Amino acid sequence: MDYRELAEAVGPRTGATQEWVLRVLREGITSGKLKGGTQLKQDEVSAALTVSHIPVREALRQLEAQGLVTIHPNRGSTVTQLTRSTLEDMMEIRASISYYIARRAIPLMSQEDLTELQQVIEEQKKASDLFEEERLNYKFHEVLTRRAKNKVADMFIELIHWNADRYLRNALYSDDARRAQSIAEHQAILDAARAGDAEKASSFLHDHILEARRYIPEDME
Amino acid sequence: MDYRELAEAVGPRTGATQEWVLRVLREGITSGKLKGGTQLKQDEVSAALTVSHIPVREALRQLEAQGLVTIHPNRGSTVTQLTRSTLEDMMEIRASISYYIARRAIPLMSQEDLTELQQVIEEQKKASDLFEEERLNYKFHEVLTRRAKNKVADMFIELIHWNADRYLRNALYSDDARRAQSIAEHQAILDAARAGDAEKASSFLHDHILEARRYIPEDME
DNA sequence: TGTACTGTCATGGGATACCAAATATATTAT
DNA sequence: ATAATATATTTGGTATCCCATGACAGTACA
Repeated sequence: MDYRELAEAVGPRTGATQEWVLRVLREGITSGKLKGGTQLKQDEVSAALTVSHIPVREALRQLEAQGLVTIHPNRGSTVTQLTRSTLEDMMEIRASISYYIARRAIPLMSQEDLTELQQVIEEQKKASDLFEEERLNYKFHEVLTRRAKNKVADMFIELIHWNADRYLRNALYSDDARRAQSIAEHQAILDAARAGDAEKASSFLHDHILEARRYIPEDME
Repeated sequence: MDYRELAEAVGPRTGATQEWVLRVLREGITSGKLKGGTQLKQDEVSAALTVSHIPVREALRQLEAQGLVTIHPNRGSTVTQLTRSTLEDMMEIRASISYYIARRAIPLMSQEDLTELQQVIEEQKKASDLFEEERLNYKFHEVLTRRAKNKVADMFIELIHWNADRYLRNALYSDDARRAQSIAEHQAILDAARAGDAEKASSFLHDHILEARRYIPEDME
């Protein structure tokens, strides 16, 4: 793998070196360019990025704490390979957290929030690119739960986003029927929120997220 | 702070140095011996533990990823000082996750599980030490959600345990009335589980966890 | 034929020494 | 008194060396 290519996508090295290495590797992993199981040799990475092995090790340790990298003691690091079971676990937790956060946020939503949600849906109908769709999907959930102002929830959702979505992108957004269904579900959630039925909207959101479990790639361990 | 004292409590240095340093610092933080806001100077730690600054830095980065340490770029690390608001956020997420996990686990519980839960409650009635009570409380929740077999949930719950409980220990377990109430709530949860009402038991558990919000120390920022 | 031992090699893990950058504090000049 | 400047402290990073570990290949031996 050409780490320099990844580095360019992330941008110039600014601030702490370790932070930069972290961003480069995380970008590589979450984008899918570094696939699960890929060996991440310290010397290779440090040579390609022209840094010493120290900040590389620190970045790897942090990525391990975030689940993105698995460190086998004395045998090096690999990009974490999720199992189907773990992926299912993640979707259930994501659904649970999102439900509760939406349950709190929706009663606090303004008219502008609702309008913004509708705009996101309209953009989704026109989206063409895989990553653009994912971004809009994430945006929808962000607006929906914004008013809850729960930083811990945001962190957990972000963690799951980093870990899980690289496995789901293709399955979720490449099939037109699935795309249409997903947008329809978003619309149903928004309609319920508009009607002031926070319980119904949150419940829809919960089920909507759990739907993803049915689209986990077949060829997973 | 005497880091050597902490090190002895953790045990001898086995395996990777970095891993050992991590355990020492985490033990110090979660136990409350290293209080929020305490400066963790790299040289001090490495000198006290007779290791170089390399594994110390790695341990600090991991602790940062877990929320226990806050790194101020170029200005060092401190033990994370939670705000009241963040602590409340954590309890809500803990309640949400526990609810869903219990909802799944309870229908799968065996007779032995239920007996074990009752035993934990009986032990709680006799517990005298602060840490013993906390351990039993954690044990109760562990048995209750064990059958759900959701590793991601376990990790998140453990993360919150590490971050939040050092602030709650005194408030939750030092007051006798509060203790009795907590045990009674555990009994109510178990009774509902025994009666086969997973929904009721999970709902009780949810509210039981949220109760902790009322016992957050007054003197928090 | 198969098993156990041995040596080599790639890689990770860690120590040491040194330097650069950033921040806080003290000092000096006006 | 205040702005500018020096100084000390600490972190962040590099280079280099060395040891430990696990994988693997080959070899001896039963």
